[in-house]
Amino acid sequence: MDVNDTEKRILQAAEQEFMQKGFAGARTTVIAEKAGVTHAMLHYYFRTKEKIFEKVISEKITMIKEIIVSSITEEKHSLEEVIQSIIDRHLTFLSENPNLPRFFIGEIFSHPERLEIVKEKIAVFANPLIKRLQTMINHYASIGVYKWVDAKTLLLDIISLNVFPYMISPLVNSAFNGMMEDRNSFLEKRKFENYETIIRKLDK
Amino acid sequence: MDVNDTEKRILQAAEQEFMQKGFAGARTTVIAEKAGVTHAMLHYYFRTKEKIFEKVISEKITMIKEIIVSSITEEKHSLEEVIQSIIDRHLTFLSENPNLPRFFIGEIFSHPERLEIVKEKIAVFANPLIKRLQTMINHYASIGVYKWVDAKTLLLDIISLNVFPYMISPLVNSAFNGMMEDRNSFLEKRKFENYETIIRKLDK
DNA sequence: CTTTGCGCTAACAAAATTGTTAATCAAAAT
DNA sequence: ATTTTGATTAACAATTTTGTTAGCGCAAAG
Repeated sequence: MDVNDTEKRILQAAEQEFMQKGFAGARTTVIAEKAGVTHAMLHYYFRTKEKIFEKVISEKITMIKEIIVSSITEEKHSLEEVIQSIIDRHLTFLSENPNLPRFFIGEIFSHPERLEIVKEKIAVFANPLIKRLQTMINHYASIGVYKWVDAKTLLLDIISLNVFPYMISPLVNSAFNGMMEDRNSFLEKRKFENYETIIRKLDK
Repeated sequence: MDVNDTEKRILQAAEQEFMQKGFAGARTTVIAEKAGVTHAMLHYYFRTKEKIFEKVISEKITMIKEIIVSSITEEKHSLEEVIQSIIDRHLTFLSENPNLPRFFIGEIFSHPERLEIVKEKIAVFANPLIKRLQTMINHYASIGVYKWVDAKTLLLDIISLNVFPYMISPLVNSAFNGMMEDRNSFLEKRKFENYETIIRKLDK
C-alpha cells in the first residue's frame, strides 16, 4: 500500500520460499518473482540471501518468544491449570503455524553455527518456565497430591505430543486416514488428549 | 578392499552428505571427495545426483520396513508386552539412527512428489501393526481390563514420545542441560518412561 | 523549471554446480 | 604379447544462481 510495501512483500515471499524449501533450496529469483520485483531488489534492500534468511528467522524467534512468555505471565493458577494453559497455548500456536517446527528442525538444528545463536535466545525464555513448573511440582509432591516428576522431562513430553503430529501431518492425513482432515476438531481433540496423557503421568 | 568398493564408498559418502545437508544442500563434488574419487564417478555409477539420492532413500526405507515388520512377527504376547516391545525396538532403532527422522521429515514430508511414493510403501507395513494393536485393545477393553483407545492415536503418541527428543537432540543437550549426554542411559530412561506414560493412558 | 534522490530494472559478471566426453591406466582375457 | 574391458581422471561445457552496476523515471524539494 504505502510507499515501502516492497520490502514487506519481499520478506513475505522470502518467508514462504524459505519455509517451503529451506535455505539451500530457496532461490532468490523465485522470491523476487513472488514479490513482483527483480531479484536485484533483494540486494538493494538486504544485500544477501543470507541476510534475508536471518531476518526471517529473527521474526520467527520473536513469535516463539511471545508464546513462551505468555505461558509464564499468569501467576495465579493451580498446577493443572498451568499445564492446561501451556498445552492449549502451544497447540493453538502450532495450529496457526503448522510448518514452523519442520522449518526450525530442518534449518536450525542441523546447522551447528546457526544453532548456537538460537539456543541461547530460546533458553532465556524457556528456563523460567521450567523453573516455575518444577517449583509447583515440588510443592504438590510434598503435599502428597501428585507424584514427583522432573519438570524438564514433563515439558519434553508435552512438546513431543504437541509438536510431532504437526511435523508429520502430510503422513498423518493419509496413513492415519483423515485424522487431521478437520484442523479445528483435531486441535480440540489433541488439547484434551494430551492434557489427559500428561496429568495421568502425575497420578500416584 | 574388493574390486568394487568404490560404488559402496560413494553411497556411504552420499548418505552422510544427504543426511547432513539435505538434497538441495548436498554437493556432488563433496560426496566425491569424501569417497576419494572424482565427481565424474558419480555419473559413471549413478548418472545423476537425483538417482543417488533415490538409492539412499530406498535403503533407508528398507531399514524402516524391517523395524516395523519385526514388531509384528511375534504373535504370542500380551498387550503390555506388545507395547513394551514396540517402544523398545523403536527407541533402540532411533538410538542407532538418530538423524533419520530429521532427514525424512525435512526431505520427504516437505516434497509432495517424493512423499507420495514413500507414503504407500510405509503404509503397507504400518497398517498391519495398527490392526493388530487395535484388535488386542478391543479384546482387553471388552474384558474390562483396560480402557478402550484408538490404536492409531496410541501409536501416534508412542512415536511422538519416542522420536521427538531425537529430532531436537542438539537442543535437548544444552537447554535441557546434559539430558542426553550419555546415549545409553538416556535410551534406557526413555524406554521406561514412555512405556509408563502409554500404559497409564490405558488405565481405567 | 530544474535538480536531487530514491526505487527500480535490465543487462552483465562471477562463481558454483552438475553433467559430459575423450583419453589413460591397469588388469584380465585371448 | 596383444587385445579388450572396465574403472578412473582431467578437462571441458552448460546451466543455474547469486551478486553487481549503470542508468532510467518519477516524485518531492528547491
